[in-house]
Amino acid sequence: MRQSQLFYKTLKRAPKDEESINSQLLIRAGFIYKEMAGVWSFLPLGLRVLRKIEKIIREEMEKIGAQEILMSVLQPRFLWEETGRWSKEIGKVMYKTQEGKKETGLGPTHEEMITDIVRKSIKSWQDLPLYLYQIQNKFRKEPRAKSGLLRCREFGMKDLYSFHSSEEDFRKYYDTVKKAYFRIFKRCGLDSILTEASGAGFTKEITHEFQVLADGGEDRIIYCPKHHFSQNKEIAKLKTGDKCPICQGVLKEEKSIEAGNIFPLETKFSKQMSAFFTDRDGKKKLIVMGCYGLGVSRIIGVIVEVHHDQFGIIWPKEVAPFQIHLIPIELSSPRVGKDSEKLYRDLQKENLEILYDDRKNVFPGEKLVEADLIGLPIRIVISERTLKRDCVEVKERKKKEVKLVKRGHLLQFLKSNIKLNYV
RNA sequence: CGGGGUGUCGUAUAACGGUAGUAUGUAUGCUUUGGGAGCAUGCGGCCUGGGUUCAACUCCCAGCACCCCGACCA
Repeated sequence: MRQSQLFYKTLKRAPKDEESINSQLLIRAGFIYKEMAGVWSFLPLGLRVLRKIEKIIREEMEKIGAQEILMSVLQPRFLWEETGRWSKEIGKVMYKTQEGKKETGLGPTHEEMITDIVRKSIKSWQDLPLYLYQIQNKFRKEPRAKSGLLRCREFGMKDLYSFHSSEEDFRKYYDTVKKAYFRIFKRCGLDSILTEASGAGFTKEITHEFQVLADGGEDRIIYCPKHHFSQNKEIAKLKTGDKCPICQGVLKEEKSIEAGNIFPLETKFSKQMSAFFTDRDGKKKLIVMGCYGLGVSRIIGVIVEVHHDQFGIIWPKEVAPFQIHLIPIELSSPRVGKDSEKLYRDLQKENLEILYDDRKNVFPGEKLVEADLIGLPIRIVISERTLKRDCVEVKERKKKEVKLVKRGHLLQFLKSNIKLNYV
């Protein structure tokens, strides 16, 4: 992508009302645009990140046998009356609308809808297990939207629902999803801590949250530094200084952000909504369910909260909008212009994603400062100075040192030293 | 939803009961190319409504918006 064509605009200063790190940097770097409190539009750079995260999620969902569907955002009141949630619990935060006598709401979650779909097609134990997920914007009337992408009224979510013929089968899959979630967060550059939390109206048992340590977070967890143990402070019986029940390590309390959560729904919804199957013993039984949420747009905010410095964002390579920022300096020099164009084409042939700062009449300082703000993993500078030595300069955003690399060795260098993901 | 705060060019800010200034941005020209470059000229603004007043961007009231704290958060 030629930067001269990219729709983006950086700001030297963040709007004064933005206090969270993620919103400040994402706005300043031109990734997102604020429509209103808790509602954001994604600009080209931001959307690329969103799509990268969705891609990771789809790959990991596929690995655990989940099939993608897309349910409607508009949901009818009568389904929500079956569970009594139309005006209780999460129904309270639903955006509702009315046409004549017909009432509908924008989906804040989809347990009712998925259970309705599944109960009509699942008849036999042979139809189970079944794993369905979707990636979709959810709507919730948050009493207090805040912290950039961390708490929104409209936000991207991946919600997975699993259906089983037995508790054991469900538990097995619950663990499978846990592992998949760890992989997803890791690929997003996040170290997540499996944390016990309250049943939140779904179950009397504990549920599990995937918490990421961050000062900008609104949750607090009591956790073992080796991650053997972690509890949301809401339910924690242990406290800072106590010993980890597993490894005896000293527990700590820290702020964190909930990036995902998984719930054993058991038969709560299948009971309320009459979702049965016929088991091999010929008896009609309730379907055992689990649901598993992941805040797709929130993850972007979390990544920025965790990966940044005073100059800007530091994208983990797998979610970066582009992998390489190619920056010619002294572009008015015919030699730099010609050689950088060629390098741009050569790198593209390698299926690398390049943001090529082909802007003329832009000073080096401005290009470099913007590059740090946008935060692509690899910066390659080509200039008269480097060309004199038949080199380009390679710098990783997360590192300080700058390496001069012979042009002929560049591809090899990128492959062996940086291990870029080819697209 | 309770409490607090803030609304001035796109962004960040200043001042003032009587002509609204600066920086940045942006446009044009010249000069310039390794950490948001220089000079010149131009563009661009007082959240909305009511009240007080000869006169309101300024004071008062209401509304709206945004931010912060709390409550809430499958």
